[in-house]
Amino acid sequence: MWIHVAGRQGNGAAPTIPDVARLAGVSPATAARALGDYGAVSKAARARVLAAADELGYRRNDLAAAMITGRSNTIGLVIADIENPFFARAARGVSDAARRAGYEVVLTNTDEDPAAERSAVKVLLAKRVDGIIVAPTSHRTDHLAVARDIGCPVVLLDRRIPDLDADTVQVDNFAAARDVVERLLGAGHRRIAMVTGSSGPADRTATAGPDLSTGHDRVDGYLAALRDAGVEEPEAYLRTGAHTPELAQALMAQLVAGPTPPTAVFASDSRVGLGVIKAIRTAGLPVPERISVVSFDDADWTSVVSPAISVVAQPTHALGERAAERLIARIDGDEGPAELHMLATEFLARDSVAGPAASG
Amino acid sequence: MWIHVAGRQGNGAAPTIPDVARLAGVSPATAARALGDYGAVSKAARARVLAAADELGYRRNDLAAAMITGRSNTIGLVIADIENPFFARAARGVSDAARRAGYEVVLTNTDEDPAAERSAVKVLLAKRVDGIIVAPTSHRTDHLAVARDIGCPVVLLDRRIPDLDADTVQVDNFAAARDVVERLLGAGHRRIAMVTGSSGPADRTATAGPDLSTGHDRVDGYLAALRDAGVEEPEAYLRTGAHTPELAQALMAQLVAGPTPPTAVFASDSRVGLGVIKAIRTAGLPVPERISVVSFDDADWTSVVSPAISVVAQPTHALGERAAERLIARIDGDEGPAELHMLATEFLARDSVAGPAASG
DNA sequence: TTGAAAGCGCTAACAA
DNA sequence: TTGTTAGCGCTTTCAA
Repeated sequence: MWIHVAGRQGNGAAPTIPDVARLAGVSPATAARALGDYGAVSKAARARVLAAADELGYRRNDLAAAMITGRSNTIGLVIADIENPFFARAARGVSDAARRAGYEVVLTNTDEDPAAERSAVKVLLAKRVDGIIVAPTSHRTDHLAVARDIGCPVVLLDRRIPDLDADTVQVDNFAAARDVVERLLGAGHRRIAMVTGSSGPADRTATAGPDLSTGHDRVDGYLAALRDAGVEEPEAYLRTGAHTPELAQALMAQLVAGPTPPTAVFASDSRVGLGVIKAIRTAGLPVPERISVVSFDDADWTSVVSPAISVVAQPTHALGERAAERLIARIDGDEGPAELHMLATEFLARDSVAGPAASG
Repeated sequence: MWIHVAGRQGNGAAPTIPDVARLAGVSPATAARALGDYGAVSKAARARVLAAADELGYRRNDLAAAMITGRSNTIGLVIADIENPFFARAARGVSDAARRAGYEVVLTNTDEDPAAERSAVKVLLAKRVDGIIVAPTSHRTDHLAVARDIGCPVVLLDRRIPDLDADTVQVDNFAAARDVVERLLGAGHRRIAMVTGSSGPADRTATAGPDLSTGHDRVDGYLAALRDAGVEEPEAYLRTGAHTPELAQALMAQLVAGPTPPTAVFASDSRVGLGVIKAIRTAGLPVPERISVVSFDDADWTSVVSPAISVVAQPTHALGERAAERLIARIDGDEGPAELHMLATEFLARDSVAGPAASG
């Protein structure tokens, strides 16, 4: 529905290379070379072409160029939810690195819905993006394999997929989670809860529910630390399925209402942490005197609540940047084996961890 | 750099309409009609074409189609910062409404940099997006006027530009700010501070600095309420230029350290609010006993700090949706005069407002 | 309902 | 250094 308001040149159509060439008195090919900044053009010709283009208000049609070259200078970014601060910041990293390298970013939300993800990838492929970065929502990967097979590189962000041979950028979730629990154990805690949005080990054989590496690795790290410390029934205080802050709050409320409540709790991400804190507030438990709290992700609020919450900070912006850099390397022809990039996390000790209460 | 791994059809090229047509035993035109779902095709032909396409793994080239039709089914979204929760949620609204109508969204960050905004618009125009939604970063609008003049509709999000005749979607910032201050006045406050990232009335004639409607309207609403209440020197407690939470914190720290500190403070957005709260914490002032606090924007943290902060909530997702809907209406040919859509805000009364301290 | 043929605006051999 | 020519993959007249 281009309405083509009369431009400076008086006719109703957008000026094209032949138009510019005509005004500049050169052939379309020369004009194209000057405008596209390729091939060889004399200084004089270039100047006249540029002047003509300016006068006409010429605007190059990237679509036509992309059709020929097979390159759109665009990368697709498929993430679960731009409203999650983690993904927002990662998207920012992708965007910054992409811009730096001359690429644009097309963003798509999936809401953790595998069908939406498949559809998004299809659309991006049809748009001929040069590559795709995806935070996968399930282990079904045919659509990603297809993309890769037709020559559109794929990089995985934040989540691994064992069956897909693709570059992956994430943190060492297992080690980070184990480290958190070891710190809590070191402070004397034995009844350490974990609240997470992912499914637990028991659910992994079930057909339902996503089964993503990030959540699992964190749970596995938690359990490993407990087992290594000789804690009996390590899964006793594990609560899974906290897909929203509200669910996390409900699970945490049950936990603290039990006969032998936990003396420490580990939230698998900042949205879960929000629910956990609300439940603790509602129960009126002082932090860290009665319960210690650690959360994954250094969200805004963790440093303004009192006491400030100790967290595992991810290099979120850098994760996005790295993913974009890997993808661009692939686009530029890197044919090496798939790489797994594990970036370092940092434990930010604030005021929410102490020893268990004497009564604990 | 398409690597064209051998597909099912054995040769190295992506299948095209002629390929599908050949396998289906029809002409390219018929295949195109079946695949593109236009024109008239017999049921039998359509079935054979679809089967052939499926067998070949045909994937339509949207670029080629867009070049012909002049429609890319893509809209451009140009915002200041996707990491700002306000814009993240608004982007989500745009994205949801766009998807619903069959459009994709290309997202660009400007970091409040007018040059980045101009460049972003140029790129989007070259990509032949069907329309652009922008949260403008300055009052210079030639690039937006150009877009509109060549038939690419523009909708403004969150910020008005007086000189640009374009649909605008925002809240009534003036009324919302005035309402906040009236509530504080009603509670008995007279020394009401405002901390904002925007420039103040005195700076508006200066050449430096952005001059955006949203920030201004909030400041003007604040001042109007104070004047109407007969407060002398209404600008005495206004602090501008808080472009980051850190700057906001510093400004607030000065404010509370003064000889006659404010008994209430209004933060112009949630990032400013974060800094304000930190300064109040550092100064050891109890909220709301010694100082009442209200912030614009219902960010996560405002409900988990204690006391919970009263806020002006914007219908952020709806703002994005409305902007997308207006844009799509324009794309679909709506030629009516530019519309200004003001959505309603909601004051969420929580626990951070009380009367001024007896000592105040 | 179908097919043949003419482009969309641009790039890329190839020749001059 | 420049121009000529042939497409990229698709949509869209126009005839059949």
